[in-house]
Amino acid sequence: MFARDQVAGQLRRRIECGELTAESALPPERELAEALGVSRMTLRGAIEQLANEGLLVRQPNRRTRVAGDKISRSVAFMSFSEEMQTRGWRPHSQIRQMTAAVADVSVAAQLALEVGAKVIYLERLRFADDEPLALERLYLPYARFALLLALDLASQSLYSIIEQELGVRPVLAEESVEAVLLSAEEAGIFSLPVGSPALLTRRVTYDDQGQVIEAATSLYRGDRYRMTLVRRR
Amino acid sequence: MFARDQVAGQLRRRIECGELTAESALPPERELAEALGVSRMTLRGAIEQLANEGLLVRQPNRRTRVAGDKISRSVAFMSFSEEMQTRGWRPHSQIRQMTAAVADVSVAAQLALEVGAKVIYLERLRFADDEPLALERLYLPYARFALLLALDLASQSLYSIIEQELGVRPVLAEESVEAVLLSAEEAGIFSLPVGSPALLTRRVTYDDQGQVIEAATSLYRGDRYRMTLVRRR
DNA sequence: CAGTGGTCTAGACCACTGA
DNA sequence: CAGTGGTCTAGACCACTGA
Repeated sequence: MFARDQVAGQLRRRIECGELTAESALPPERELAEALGVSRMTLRGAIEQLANEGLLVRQPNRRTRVAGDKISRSVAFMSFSEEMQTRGWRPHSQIRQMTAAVADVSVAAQLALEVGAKVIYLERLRFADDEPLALERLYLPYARFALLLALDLASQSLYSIIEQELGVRPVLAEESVEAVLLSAEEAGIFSLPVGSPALLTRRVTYDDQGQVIEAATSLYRGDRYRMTLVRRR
Repeated sequence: MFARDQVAGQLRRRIECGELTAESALPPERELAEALGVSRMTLRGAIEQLANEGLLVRQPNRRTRVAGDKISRSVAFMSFSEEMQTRGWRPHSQIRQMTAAVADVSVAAQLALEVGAKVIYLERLRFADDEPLALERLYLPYARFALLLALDLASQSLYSIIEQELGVRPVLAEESVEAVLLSAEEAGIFSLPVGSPALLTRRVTYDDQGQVIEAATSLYRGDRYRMTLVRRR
């Protein structure tokens, strides 16, 4: 465990339990670093983490403050199940594959694991009102989520399962979106012509501790799906 | 100007001009820092910037490598010009059309105007380093933005113009993203094969008063552009 | 084993704010 | 003016990879 994460965790707890209240200022960095027994640079790393999470607000030449209650919902992030339900569609899933596997270089990098570490591989075809809408492939760290292999994921939301069973809550996702064409195999799965347009999203999801939960790609058919966002600045 | 940004800029240029080619490894951090005349920590700050931009790929105990060729992009909501500049690409525009026009049902609804109200129609081909990357079509209310018709939009950012000239600041955008195929005409504009994949975004942008600034669609070529987001909840 | 990126330290100077 | 966060330095040790 790194000092930076320990310090961030400590500050996070003191904010959540109300010891550091909303809008209150943190002590000066030099004082706080000494009190916590770390260098100022390390403390600043922890503060940056919490600022990125939206818990702290920094201003040059001013003390860093605890953020207000305003939820800065830059881009709301939902599970497939939640998204379909808000759109008024019935979601369900067909599990195409679910196995223990071994992380290659790319998966390991995304999950912050070592190459060769055990992972869970899950491939699901996701339906909206009985029409296949997306092909999802995801990897999770085996050590933390092994229990999923024994559960029924066809009807339940993955996120609600890991929250209920493990108390793990996804709070942040880094996502990229690009346009691609369906390969022959993918086209067959959707019963669409080869070369149909599709949205490919790649996502890495984190819990409130900054731990990676999953690395996932989702391939959405282009003729039925449109992603929507609200962006602020 | 900070040393970190200067170093990041230098590396960015060396990547762009091909001196550091795709998939090639950077020199060891200790060597590179000395060659650039900065401390290793400062160099690492620059490397982190470029990694966040998607230009570099880091792996523990391995040399940092130059990423593949897709332009990947950052968080919140930026103008095309801003986005390209943070990526280290020179943005410019070719104005294909700019006229006063009349709002049809769809445009009127998006701009919160009446059908038949006067609007400005602007069609721009947007370049990153002299390569056409996106075809943008946008509508603005004529009453508020008539002065744009007299200005040079080829080299300046639309957002910076309306902020400087009118004090209007875009702060929120509702956006949708879908995957489409290029039509014959569009493919010709990008010099790509007909049927190439593309990202089509539709955007309505608001100022801090909640007034609509623009309704826009942008067609990004799928082979060179990837949208990235950070989502929270 | 030497090489590598990841982390951390204990300082330093800077620009800016506000009394 | 003292206080503050932002940046930077020149080291250090660590865990890990691969020869």
